[in-house]
Amino acid sequence: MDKLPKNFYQRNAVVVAKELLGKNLVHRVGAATISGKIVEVEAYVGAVDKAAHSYNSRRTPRTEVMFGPGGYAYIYFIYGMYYCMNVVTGPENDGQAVLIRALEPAGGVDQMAKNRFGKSQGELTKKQRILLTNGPGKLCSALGITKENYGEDLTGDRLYIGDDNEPKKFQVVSSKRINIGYAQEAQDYLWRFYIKENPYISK
DNA sequence: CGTGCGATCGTG
DNA sequence: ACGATCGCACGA
Repeated sequence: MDKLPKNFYQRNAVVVAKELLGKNLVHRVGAATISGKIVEVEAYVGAVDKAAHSYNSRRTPRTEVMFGPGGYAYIYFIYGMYYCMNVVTGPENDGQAVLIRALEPAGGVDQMAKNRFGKSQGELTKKQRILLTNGPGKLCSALGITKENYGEDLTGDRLYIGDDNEPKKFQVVSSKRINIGYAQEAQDYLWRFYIKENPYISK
């Protein structure tokens, strides 16, 4: 599986977001390798995007990595209990990123089941298998992604995205982004993308 | 230093 | 529909 290189990420967030669909997010932690196919993403295009944490070039310790070059992980803690993972995109100082919103489990499913429900893969109901990674907080929990991964180099060996080079035979659906009611006109932009009819799309 | 709230999720 | 739960961003 080819690891996506820096120049893949150092482009516009909307372009990168669409191309991330069908790619494999991989987290190596301890002896485990946990991975899933990216099936849903949202683009945050940077300082001009009212929905983005980097809006108006808001530079804080939290958003700092967004203003670096593309190809690094932006992890944030939300609602006092969940982590969400973004891929920083674009050139330096733009503040662009793509939020990973849902995965289809691929490798290390037993570890995912333990991380999410404290049980083994074999004990999962069919519904629970869907619930492993069908949301941005859930997938971080399943893959064991935390603030420890903040700023991590996505061309490294711990947290990266790979392309299996299989032909991509799916349709991409565009829609409004989720839960950004504070973003005024930006909430209507069609910057959420997902694989049509994939069962692991968030609700 | 005080406070209001969030790119969510699970339960009722 | 609502509560959990806490770090962050911002204003005083």
